Amino acid sequence: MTGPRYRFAPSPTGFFHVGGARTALYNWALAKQQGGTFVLRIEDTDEARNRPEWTEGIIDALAWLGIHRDDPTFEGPYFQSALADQHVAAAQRLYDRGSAYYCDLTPEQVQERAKAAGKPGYDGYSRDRGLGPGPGRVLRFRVPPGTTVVGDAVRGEVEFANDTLEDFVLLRGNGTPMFLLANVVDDIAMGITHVLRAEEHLPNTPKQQLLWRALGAEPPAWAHVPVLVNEQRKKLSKRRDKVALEQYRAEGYLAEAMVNYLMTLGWSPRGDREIVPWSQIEAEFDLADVNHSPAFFDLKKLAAFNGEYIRALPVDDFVAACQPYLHDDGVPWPPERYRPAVFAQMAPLVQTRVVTLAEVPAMVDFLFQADPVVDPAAWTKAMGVAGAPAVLAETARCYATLDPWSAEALKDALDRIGTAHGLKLGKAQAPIRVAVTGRTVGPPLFEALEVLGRDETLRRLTDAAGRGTPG
RNA sequence: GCCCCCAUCGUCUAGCGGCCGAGGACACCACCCUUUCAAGGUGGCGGCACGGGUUCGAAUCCCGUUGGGGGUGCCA
Repeated sequence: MTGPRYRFAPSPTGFFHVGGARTALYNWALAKQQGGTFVLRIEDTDEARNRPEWTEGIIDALAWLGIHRDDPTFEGPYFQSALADQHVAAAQRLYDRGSAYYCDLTPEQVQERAKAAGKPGYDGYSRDRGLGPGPGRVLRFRVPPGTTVVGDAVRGEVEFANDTLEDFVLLRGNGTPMFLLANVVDDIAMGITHVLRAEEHLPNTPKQQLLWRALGAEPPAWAHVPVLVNEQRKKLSKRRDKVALEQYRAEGYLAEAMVNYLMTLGWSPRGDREIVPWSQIEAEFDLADVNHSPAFFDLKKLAAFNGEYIRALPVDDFVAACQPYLHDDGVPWPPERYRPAVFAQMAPLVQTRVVTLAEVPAMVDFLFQADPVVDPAAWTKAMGVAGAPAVLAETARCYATLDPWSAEALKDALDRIGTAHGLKLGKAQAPIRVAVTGRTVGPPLFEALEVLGRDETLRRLTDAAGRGTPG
């Protein structure tokens, strides 16, 4: 096996974090670019948190991002739990060599000692007590004296004085392995050469590097990319922030837009463009160019990217992408009234007016509803204009015999009627729009009327005229 | 507290000692276009955290201050 081996090692939590998505993408871009391998490993050490369907969710989310398991670059998924024996065996080896020792202090006792000593963390109490294994005893790593230098592809060399690294736990009191150990054993077993992850892992790195060496392996190349933060500049959290990739997907963010946006958080392509195809990102991405400070995950900018991507879609693709949103259970019209041809005609006009696909139904709902849902405020506003009721009535009469029934003719006719009442087209169209669509804003009116048809248009205009003016 | 990381417009960034009187994008504002709303076009607002060095020359290098962030579990 030649070529670098990158890995993405999420723990299954029930949803896919956007920060994880970015990390996965970075790993993927590099693996592809360098003819290497992208290893997916599910870190299911903490059995209580693990559910099988969550793994499917991870694979699904990755596929949506363009990281497909059937791509030759992709390897896995592996499961950390499957290597549990190796974790314990490695711990045993460390113990046999004197690189680890058992300790019978409970977490409470450790805390008490720390408090008494005025220094936080474990104080190495059992280092030389020569304890053997036993129930409730944890196995701790014996951190050697000296300094550990972590070579990081984005930060350079980071030094840690070993005496600031406490003797961390390898095996819990019940004998199960901890993250730090399992993670390293797996990486060694899988021949990982490059560990690229979020910055929150940087403080773990000297410990893991020590473990690699203690286990007789040469540490990988490390890279720690800055975390994504919210408007408060805090790490994105599940509780306060919208972090589930699945949610963005459901709201109609395009995968390409999400991928492009995520890749440009902390990194930028050459030149003054940021909307660039994946092929270019894959070719140009370089860890040396990744920013060192946390990046704000800006919904507004994501939305802007998404709008760009939606508008760039060929109309047919746009129509296809809209389908799930037009046939959803929550659609605001009786499903049997939906007309694909009507939507297809309106599609190009809708395309420039939405930022996410989820906004599409609300743009065209009036075309498929039995009656428009009239917004009272909109009605009052449009009909309150002097001459509006008259324009509405006259337009209804005029449209009854209009020939041909085309957007152009509809517009010209209304323009004439409006002018007769001293109203410019912008004002004159308002009452018609509210009467037919229920709102003051929406896709271009005359095009909508054309596809709605004469009968339905007249029915709605007459209904509205009968409703009278706002009191 | 201790360890580590970081610091260019509100935000994402370009910049890697002279090309910077700091460029682009999002957001915001104005105007144009216009059947509403968008889209599009044009223009505008707005920044090198601060203080010391180094240098002929610093946004770029060094130190300090301040300010942010991450970590500090028998979580991952």
